[in-house]
Amino acid sequence: MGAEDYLRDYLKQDSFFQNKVALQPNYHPEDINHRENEITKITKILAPILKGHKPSNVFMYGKTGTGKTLCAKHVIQQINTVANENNKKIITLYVNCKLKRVADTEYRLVAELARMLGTELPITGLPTDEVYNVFFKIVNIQECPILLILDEIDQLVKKAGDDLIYNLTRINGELEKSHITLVGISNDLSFADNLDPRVKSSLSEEELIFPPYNAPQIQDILRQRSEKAFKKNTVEQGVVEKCAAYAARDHGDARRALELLRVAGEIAEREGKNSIALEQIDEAEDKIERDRVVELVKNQPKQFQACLYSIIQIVSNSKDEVYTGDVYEFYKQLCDKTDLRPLTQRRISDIIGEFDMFGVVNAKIVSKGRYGRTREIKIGLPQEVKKKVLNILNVELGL
DNA sequence: GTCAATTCACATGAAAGAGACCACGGTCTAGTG
DNA sequence: CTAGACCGTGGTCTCTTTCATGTGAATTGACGA
Repeated sequence: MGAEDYLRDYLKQDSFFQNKVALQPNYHPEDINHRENEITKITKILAPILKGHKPSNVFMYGKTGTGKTLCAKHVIQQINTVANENNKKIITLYVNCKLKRVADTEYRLVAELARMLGTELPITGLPTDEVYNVFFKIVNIQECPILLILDEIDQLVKKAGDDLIYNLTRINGELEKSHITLVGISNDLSFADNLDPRVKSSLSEEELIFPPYNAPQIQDILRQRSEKAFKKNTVEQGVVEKCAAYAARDHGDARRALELLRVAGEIAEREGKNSIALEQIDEAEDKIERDRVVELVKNQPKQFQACLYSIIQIVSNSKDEVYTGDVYEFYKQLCDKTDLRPLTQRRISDIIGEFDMFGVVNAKIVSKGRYGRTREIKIGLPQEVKKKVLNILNVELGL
């Protein structure tokens, strides 16, 4: 079939989607399934803010895709609505601390907050306490309660240390006409354990745990969304169930389930099918994984790519176990060939660790007794993806 | 044979350096009236 | 006289290096049965 024909057919075929947004992660449905308890709790905790009192700080835990952000945003929205109705001034600030180059350091976070309140601040160059001062001043001018939601706060604290939270809570002591309430959201359940006790007690005056969704719950959510997203009769029997089962299998991640459904829809549409069938879900799962890895690898710096290339080559060449030392040797030779300045083994060790985190590689620490202690490295990718990655690396490294 | 000490090959941590980016204030220069 | 170009200083941020310390079990070697 020629390209032209394809385009003609494509135009004739009507889309499955009537409102694709409903499947996107930032979509905000009016009613949120299976989180009624959490929402009422948060609402009750934060309600005093409407009367101008300072509510307790809240800390919310839960794995990815358990609806933390959604609930938080939902409650803020309601508070804002009620506040507007009654002519109360409340400022709500939502920041995602994971966003690179926006709010992933102390300086950036505070600067970003100040910016949200309407100051201009340089990206860098000022001393951090200067930025605090600016923020402090502008908060003082507002003369109203401020609700500060820090999403993925664990990322921030891991990088910037916990005195940042301490500083933020401390501000309250010096404010007269306004106060700041912190709402922390974390994916990491053990996050609070390594916190300074002082910080911990002030941050988590109230704690809320978001349990993972189970399969039936995810099904409900998927149904609710897919009714909005797809036209009638485009989703075959069992599709929703299967998506839900996949997502429930690894820690009840609703976001993943929605993505799976969306991508399955896109694939079915592209293939010119009449409806979304079970097999598209498998294809979607592969595609998501493949895209994720390919994107990741492409965006890595040269050194990381060289390291990954070394790992893949050496793992493919030798069938038995591969250790950090072997990778480093290969890597050094590779650097020689490609005119890359070789990094120290210390650094490579960290890089391997990062690839492990990304799930591209499985690096398990093993002790071989007298023969030392090292990482046993395997590749955590399906054959087909591995080949693709290798191709990319060949191009990127100019081999 | 048993048991603690040794030893290997890194892992893991902490600190500090290099180099990119940026703001700010001061100095110099050239253009203007 | 003044706007703009051009420093030097001091700050952040990321990626690395350097130095130091930690670690778990195979191996070793002393010891006693």
